[in-house]
Amino acid sequence: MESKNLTEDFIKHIKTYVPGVSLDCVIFGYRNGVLHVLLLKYFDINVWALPGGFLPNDMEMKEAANDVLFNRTGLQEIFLTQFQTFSSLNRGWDKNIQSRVAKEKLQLMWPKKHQEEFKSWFNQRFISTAYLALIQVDKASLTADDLSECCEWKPISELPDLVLDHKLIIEMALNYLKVQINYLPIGKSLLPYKFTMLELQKLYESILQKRLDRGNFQRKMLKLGIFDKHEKLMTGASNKAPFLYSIDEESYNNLLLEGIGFR
Amino acid sequence: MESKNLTEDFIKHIKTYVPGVSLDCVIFGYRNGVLHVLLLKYFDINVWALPGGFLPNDMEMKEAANDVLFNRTGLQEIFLTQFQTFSSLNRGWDKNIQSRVAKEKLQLMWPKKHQEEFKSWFNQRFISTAYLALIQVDKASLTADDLSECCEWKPISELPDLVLDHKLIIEMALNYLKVQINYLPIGKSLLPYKFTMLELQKLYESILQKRLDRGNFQRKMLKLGIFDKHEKLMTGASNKAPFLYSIDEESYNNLLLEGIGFR
DNA sequence: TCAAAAGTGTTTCCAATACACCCATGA
DNA sequence: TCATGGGTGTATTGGAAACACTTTTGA
Repeated sequence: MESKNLTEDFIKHIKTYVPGVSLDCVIFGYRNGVLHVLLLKYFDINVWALPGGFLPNDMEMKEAANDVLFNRTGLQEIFLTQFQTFSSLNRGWDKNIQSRVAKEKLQLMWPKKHQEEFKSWFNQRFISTAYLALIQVDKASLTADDLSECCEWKPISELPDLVLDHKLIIEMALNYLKVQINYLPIGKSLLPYKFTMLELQKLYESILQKRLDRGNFQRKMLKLGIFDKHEKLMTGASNKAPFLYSIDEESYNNLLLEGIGFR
Repeated sequence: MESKNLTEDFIKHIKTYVPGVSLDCVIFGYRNGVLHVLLLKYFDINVWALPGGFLPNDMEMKEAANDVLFNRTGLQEIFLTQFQTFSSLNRGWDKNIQSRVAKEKLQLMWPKKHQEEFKSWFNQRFISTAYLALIQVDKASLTADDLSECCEWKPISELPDLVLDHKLIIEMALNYLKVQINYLPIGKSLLPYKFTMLELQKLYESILQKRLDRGNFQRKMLKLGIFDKHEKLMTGASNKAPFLYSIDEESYNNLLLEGIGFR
């Protein structure tokens, strides 16, 4: 799906994809204290979609998800996990107005001579497995795919109109994140290498959707013994400067097996 | 898949199933203090499989899983949840000896005139979504499907040879059960209506794979406030008779939303 | 010297754990 | 009356939570 002329290329290789199967990636990033999700905007219309793709016949699904992630962000070896499969009869392109408009737009982009292929492919019932990825926003260099005008971070509290059931997929991903918070590499994946304890706390708060006590958070985290302490961060503000910390890979991974145990 | 002559019927309706998509049900039951899983044995050979099926074009996947559950056990309105989707390139019928033998057996059962349909169907790459169900063993009346000789409970510690990646699927289901124990209706679904605290404790122990303290378990459970106390169970043994308890539906459901909080 | 935020201390409460003790049951 | 297992009591420990106090920073 990555050539300049996607449609020709896709149609040429249409037989190399598993029919009726797709995958969607909910890629979370954390910026300005707010959780964001990476979305693509279709050409000319104000309808957005999750990055995703189809499954090549000879490829593992997780590998295909990894490719999507790499093509949109340039990042590799990122935390990525399957979290749910969406197969509802109501998720098709004709089930809501945003999807119908997007489908018409896509169809216009398709070469005249391949309209039949378009129809038979997009009228299939699709079973889509959704993946969750956690990345550091400042490391990603975003690239739209050939169906899309642009690729942007959108705060989870202000989602635009989305195709298909992508809104539901994002909601499910958020819930998964919340429930699994103690078993996912939240801090390591979403924050830059060095960060302050307050930044980490804000991240937890934005996922758990509740306030945490500053003092208790700091003590609890530091007692986990997974942090390396660095220099202070001098912001120029007229208050005590916080220390920067980074996460020690090895002890963090060991701890994740048991669960970090934050409630 | 439930007619007397499955193959004819299935072939007749082959166009009504989503190609390349299947579902498997890991149905857990608890008997004699041991967790069991429901398995089907193919005709004439000692190879077993999870109950499963294909997805009718016009049916929700969960509904299809419900049908599988109903057809094998006669039970309806059972706890049932999707937990993972299996799509590996290595899960096909030709990837291990048990599966190859089972496939040959199935092919022999197929009518001569439909061999081509058999091949094109079973040589597809299948994406299978796995469901977890929890049932009360004594309420189920087991029925084999048309591919199988019998349908039996097998203790999870002594699994027979299984087709495809069904062993992996069961392992993943067990892990899901363990991790999610506080958010699944373990007691309500797996035990009979009335049970003793020791029985409940044994169930938890068999899932968590560790011993729990008798006194603490009893107190902790009763403090949850979800049990109705009934008469004592007179076993005839020469010791104090334990009380029987049942679970109050409403307060149990409320509690599950928060998590029962057993570690 | 002041406000603001970081860092640390203190107190209270409750869950988890370990283990002891008494009670009911039928042989 | 005895062995066996059920039910309950108790002491200890440690984490969670609430909040107070001290320190650092730049205006």
